[in-house]
Amino acid sequence: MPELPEVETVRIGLQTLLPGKRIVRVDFDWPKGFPNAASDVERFLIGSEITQVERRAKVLLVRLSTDYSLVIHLKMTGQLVFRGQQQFGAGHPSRSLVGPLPDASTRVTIEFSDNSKLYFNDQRKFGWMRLVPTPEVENIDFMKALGPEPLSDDFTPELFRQRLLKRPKSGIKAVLLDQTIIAGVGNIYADESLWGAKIHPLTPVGMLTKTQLRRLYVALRDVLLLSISKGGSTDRNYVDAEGRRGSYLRFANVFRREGQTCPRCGTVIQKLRVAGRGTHICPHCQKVVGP
DNA sequence: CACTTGACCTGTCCGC
DNA sequence: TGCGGACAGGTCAAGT
Repeated sequence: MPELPEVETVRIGLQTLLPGKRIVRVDFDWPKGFPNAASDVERFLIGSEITQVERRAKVLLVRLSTDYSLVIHLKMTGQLVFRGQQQFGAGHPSRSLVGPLPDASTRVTIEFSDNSKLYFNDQRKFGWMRLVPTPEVENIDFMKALGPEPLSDDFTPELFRQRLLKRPKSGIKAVLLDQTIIAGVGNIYADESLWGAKIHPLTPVGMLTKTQLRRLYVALRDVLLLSISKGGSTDRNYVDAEGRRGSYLRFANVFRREGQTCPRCGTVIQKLRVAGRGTHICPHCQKVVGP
C-alpha cells in the first residue's frame, strides 16, 4: 500500500495541482485522525495558501503560507484525491477510479477558493493528518527517528550498509521495514528488492556479504525508481492525486504472485510469514542461510 | 535491550 | 444465502 513510491506519486500530483490554491473551508469530524482544535484550523488553515508539497519517508508535508504544515500519513488505505471545479460524469468520463466524492470513506474535505476540493479518504482510519507549525515538523518524535531517504544523492552503498548493520542479528526483511533504519520501504518493495538481490528475507543482516549488500542496495533503488515511474502499486485502495491506479504490480516479480513461477528460474513462488507480514520469495533464488 | 505480537479499523474473500 | 473468521499491512504500544 502507500510506501515511498506511492506517496511520492501522490506528492508529484499534488505539487502540480495545489500550490497557489487558497483554502476557504475545511470539513472534518475525525478527532482521532485529525485532532487539531477547530480554532487552530480556523486560524492557521482557513485562508492560507498552499505553497509546496513535500515528502519525507511515507509522510506528506503540505506547506502553507501561514508557516504551518499539514503533516499527512496515509498508512494503509489513505487517499488524497483532488477534484477540480467540474465534477466528472455527465458525458465526461473521468480517468479516476474513485467515484463521486465525498463518499463513505471521506474523513476530511478541503475546499479551495476556486471551488476545487481535496479529499482525504481512509477506509480503515489508520491514517492521520496534523496541523503543525512548520519549524516544529522536524522535531516531531517520529520524524526525528526516521532513517535516511534511500533515493537521496547522499544515500551511498556504504551508508546503506552502516544503517543495516545497526541490527546485525535481525532478519534482513524486518530491518528493511524498520523506518528508523531506512525510511520509506514497506512490504512490497522489501520483497521485490530481496528477490532482485537473491537474498532470503530471514537472513541475519550480519551474515550478508558486502557483495550481497551492494546487490540489495542496487535492487532496492531500482524497484523504488521503477515503481515511481509506473505510478506506484495499486493492490486494492491506492490511487494517485487524481484517483488513478498505479501499475507497478504488473511488473512485480514475486509480490502477490504465490503459485506463479519465478521470472528468473521458473520455480514456483512461495508465500510465507516473516516479521508478521505476508512475504513472497522464490525458494530457488532465495535460499535460507543458516548461522 | 532486542525482538515479537497485538491493537488500531473496515472491507473482502473463503469455507462451511 | 448467511456467517464467522482470516487476512490485508504501517506503525506504535505492550509483552516476552
